[in-house]
Amino acid sequence: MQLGKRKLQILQAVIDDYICSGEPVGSRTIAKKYGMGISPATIRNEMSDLEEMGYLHQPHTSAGRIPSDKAYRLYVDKLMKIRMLTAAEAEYIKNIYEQRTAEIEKVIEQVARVLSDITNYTSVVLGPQLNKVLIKHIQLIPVEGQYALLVVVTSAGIIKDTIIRVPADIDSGYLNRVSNMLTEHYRDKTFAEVDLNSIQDVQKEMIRQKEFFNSVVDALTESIAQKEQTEVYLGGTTNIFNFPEYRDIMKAKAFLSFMEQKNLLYSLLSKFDKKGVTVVIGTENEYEQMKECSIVMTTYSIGDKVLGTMGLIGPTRMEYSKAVSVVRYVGETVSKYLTSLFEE
Amino acid sequence: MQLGKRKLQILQAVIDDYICSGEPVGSRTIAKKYGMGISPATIRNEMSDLEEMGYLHQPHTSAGRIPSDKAYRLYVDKLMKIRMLTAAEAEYIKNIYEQRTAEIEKVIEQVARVLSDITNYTSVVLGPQLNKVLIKHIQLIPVEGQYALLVVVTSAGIIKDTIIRVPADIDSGYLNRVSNMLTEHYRDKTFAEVDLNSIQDVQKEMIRQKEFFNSVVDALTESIAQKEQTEVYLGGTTNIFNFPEYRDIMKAKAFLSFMEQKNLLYSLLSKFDKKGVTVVIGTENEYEQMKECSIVMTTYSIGDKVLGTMGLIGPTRMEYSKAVSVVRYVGETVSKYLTSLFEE
DNA sequence: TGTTAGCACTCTCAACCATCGAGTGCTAAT
DNA sequence: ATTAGCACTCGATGGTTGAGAGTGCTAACA
Repeated sequence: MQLGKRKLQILQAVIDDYICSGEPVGSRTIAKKYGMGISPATIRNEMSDLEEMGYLHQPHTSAGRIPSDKAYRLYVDKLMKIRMLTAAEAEYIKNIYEQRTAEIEKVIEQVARVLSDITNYTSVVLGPQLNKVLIKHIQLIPVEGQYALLVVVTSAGIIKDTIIRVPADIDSGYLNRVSNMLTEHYRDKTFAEVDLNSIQDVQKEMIRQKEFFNSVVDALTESIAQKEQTEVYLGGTTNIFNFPEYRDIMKAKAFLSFMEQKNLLYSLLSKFDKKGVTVVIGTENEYEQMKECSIVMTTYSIGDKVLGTMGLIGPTRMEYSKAVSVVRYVGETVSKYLTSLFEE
Repeated sequence: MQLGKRKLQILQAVIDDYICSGEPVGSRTIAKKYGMGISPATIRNEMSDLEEMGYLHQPHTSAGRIPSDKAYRLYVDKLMKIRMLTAAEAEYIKNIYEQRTAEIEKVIEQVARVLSDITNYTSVVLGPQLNKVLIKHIQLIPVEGQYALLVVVTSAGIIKDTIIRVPADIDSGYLNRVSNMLTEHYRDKTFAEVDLNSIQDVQKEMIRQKEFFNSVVDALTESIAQKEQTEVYLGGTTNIFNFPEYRDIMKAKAFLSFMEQKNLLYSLLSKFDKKGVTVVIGTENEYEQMKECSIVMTTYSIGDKVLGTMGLIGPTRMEYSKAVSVVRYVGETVSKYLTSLFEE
C-alpha cells in the first residue's frame, strides 16, 4: 500500500492532535478540526489503512487511534515543520550567558535549568568530558598540614582538584618546581595521553622524593579515571507529573528512579555524539524504562571539539518541533559562547 | 485527665502499629497483638480518652485511630526506646570513610547516599558552610589566555574556585606575589572577616594594578556571597513512593517539587544548628508542604566548629527510633572522620 | 468502681450492574 | 471512490448493595 498525500495529511492531523491532547483521536475529530472536505467515514477508511501499515493503533476496539513510534519517526523526519523560537524564549535563553561566568559547570547548570523551564520537559546535560580537552596547567598548592591540592586547568576551563598527602619535609618551593615540571611535560596533551611511560620520564628527574612523586602521579591518574564518569545535570524532573500518562504512580516512580541513576543517563546520552539534533523515539531506545519516552538531544562543543551532550526527555507524544528547535538553538549558542570564552 | 501508665502503653502500641502498617489501628488489633490482659472494650474506653486529650484521632467514625503529631512528640521525647544499629548497618556506614578521600564534598555526597540507603527515607545534607571555616591559603593560578583561577583553601579542606579575567600584561610571578600577600593577610580569618576595610589595607600596597586587583577582590567577595548558599545534597528522593500515603500523585508531586527547591531545603535545615539530634514533627514544621512530614537531623563538625546539617525526611509515621539512631551515628562518625582529617 | 460482653450503628470499600457515549466497521446508496 | 446510516463494542460513569471493620453505648459482672 502507498502512503498517498491524503494519508499523510490525516496522519499528521492525528499526530498533532494526539501530541497536544494525549487522548486517542477519532475520525470525527479529524473531520471537524482539520476538516479537509472529506467525511469521517472516508477518514475511517484511511485510518484503517494506516493502522494496517503500522502507523496507528487502537488501545481498544471502540477508541480513537494513537500514533505508533513508526509514525513519530516519519513525523520527525518528514512531516514536522520546524518551528521558530518565540522572542520570549530566545530572550530567556540569553540569560544563560549574561552572568558571563567563566566556569563551565555553572554554564551547564544554567543550561539544564533553562531547557526544562522553557519546554516543560525533563532536561539532561552531560558535563564536559575530560578526554576531549587539553591540559593547560598543573599546579600543586600547599594546604594546611600535610596536604596539597592538585589542580589541573584545561582548555575548557575545567578544573579537577584532588587533595593529596605531602611528606612533612617538602616545602612550597619544591611543590612549585614539581608543578612547573608537570605543566611543561603535559601542556597541550589530553588526559588520555598522560600515560605511564611519559610519566616514567618525569619520574627520573624526581628521584629525590620518589614516594611523594608517586602519590602525585596516582592522584593524577585517579582523577582521570574518576572524571571519565562525567557529571550529569538534571532539570525539571518533576515536570513528568504534568503528563496524564504519568498519573500512574508506578510509571512516575520508574521514570524518576531512572533519572536518579546518573550512570544510566550517562550511557544513554554519551553514545550519541554526532553534530546536529538526534531524536530517539520510544522503543528505539534500548533501555526498557525509557520505551515510552523520547529523547531529543544535541552536542555542545568548544571550537570543533565536542565536549558533551544535552537533551530533553519526555513522553513519546512530545512536542518534537518545539523540543528540536529549543535544543538546537541552545546547543548552538552554548557552543558559541564557550568557544568565545576559551578559544582565542 | 491523667496520662496513666496503661494509657501510655496503649498509646505506644497504637503508634508502633501505625508506624509499621500505615493503617488506622483498632481496639481489637491492640488487644490481640499487644495483649496486656485487657479486653478491646477497655481499650476502646482508653482510646476514647486519648482522643479527647489530643493524642489520637479518627479519620472517620468507624475507623481505627491514628496518632496525632502531639502523640509522636511524646513518643519521640519519652516513649521511644533508642534502638542500636545492627552490625550490617554499622558496616555499611563505614564505607563512607574507607575511600579515605580528603575532599569534603565527596564525603558529604556519600553520607547522603548512605543515609537514604539504610533507612529508605529521603536524606538531605547541607554542604559545609563557609562562614564557619578559616582561610588557610589563597592562590591565583594562571590559566590559558587571559584568565586566572582563584583558589581558596580552608581549614575544612574546602576549595572555592572562581575564574577571573587577568590583564594581558600580568605574569605568573606577579600572580604569585599577590597570592602570597592575600594569604598572609587573610590566613586564619573566616570569610566573614574578609571585609572591605581590611581589603583597603591590602589595596594600598597594590596600586600598580589597581583594576586587576579590584577584580580579584570582587571575585573573592562574590565567592563568599555565592557560597553563603551552601550546596544541598539529596539521597533517595524516590523512596517516598514506598509509602502508601504518597500513592496520591498530587502529594508525591508536591513532595518532590519541594525537594527540587534547594533554597527551601537549605532554610529548612540550616536553622537548626544545635548539637545532638533534632526531630521536627509534621505541623511543627513551618513549611506548608512539609506539614505531613517529619525531619530527623543533626549537625556535623570539625573539632567543635559546626560545619553543616544532615537529616532524614519521611512521613510523620516514620520509624523515629531507627532514623534517630542512624542519623546520630552517622553524624558522630562523620564529625570524627573530618576532624581526624583536617585538625592536627 | 472498673471491666467486659453484647449489640446496634456508622462508614468505607469493593463488586456489581445499568447506562451512556465515543468510536468503529460494514453495507448499501450515491 | 465516497458517504450516510446503522449495529456493535468497549470503557467510563454512577448508583446500589453487602461485607467487614470498628465504634459507642448499655447492662451485667467482679
